[in-house]
Amino acid sequence: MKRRPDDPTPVDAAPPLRRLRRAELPVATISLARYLIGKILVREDSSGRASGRIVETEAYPPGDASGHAFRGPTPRLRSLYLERGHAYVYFTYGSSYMCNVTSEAAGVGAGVLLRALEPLEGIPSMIRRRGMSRRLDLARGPGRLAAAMGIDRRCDGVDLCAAGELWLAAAPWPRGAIGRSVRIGITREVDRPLRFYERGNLFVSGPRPLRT
DNA sequence: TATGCGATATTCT
DNA sequence: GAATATCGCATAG
Repeated sequence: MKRRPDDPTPVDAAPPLRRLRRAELPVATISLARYLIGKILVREDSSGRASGRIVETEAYPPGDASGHAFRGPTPRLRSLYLERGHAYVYFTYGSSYMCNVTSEAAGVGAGVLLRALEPLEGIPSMIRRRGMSRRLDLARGPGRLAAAMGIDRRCDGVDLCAAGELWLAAAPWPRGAIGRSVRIGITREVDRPLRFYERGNLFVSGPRPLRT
């Protein structure tokens, strides 16, 4: 299957999905953030399957002052310290869940924030969960992504490389060029270019200059 | 299109 | 009591 990054039309037939094995995931946080662009996030629950293509990520590597684990482990951060390929989900701003993919070795608190998806399957259920139907905005931004996929604290700690309610799949078609920028919405280490996205993809969040 | 602001829950100081 | 890896609405241009 071939597809342009700026094509907003729905994909007719769901592409076959192959689950990613942990061994395929880069260990290093920044490598993983780049690697995940173009891969698929799959959600399966009682309402069926929803999936989306990852088009934007941010790396929060070990020692980064804006990373949650910077001040050491706390109970809430437990899953952030899991072996790579697990979900770290937390709630913030009184309104939004954030979904991260853990990175590095077990015992190291680091991860990759999933910031935006290009919706593929289960779009009606995403619309239902989001309470709006503009396809471009369904999963554009980390809080929206979690809402569209029905991700909440119950997903915290889930193994994304195993069959279950939430998992990762290989890219169904070649991705476009990857862009790189500073991260969005942080107050420390603001100059590190640790945000990655598919260039020109209309489902990427952030101001225009950060999408080209 | 761009910017500003309030809402709201949880965690850590 | 402060801060927060945000969102959606309001208002202005």
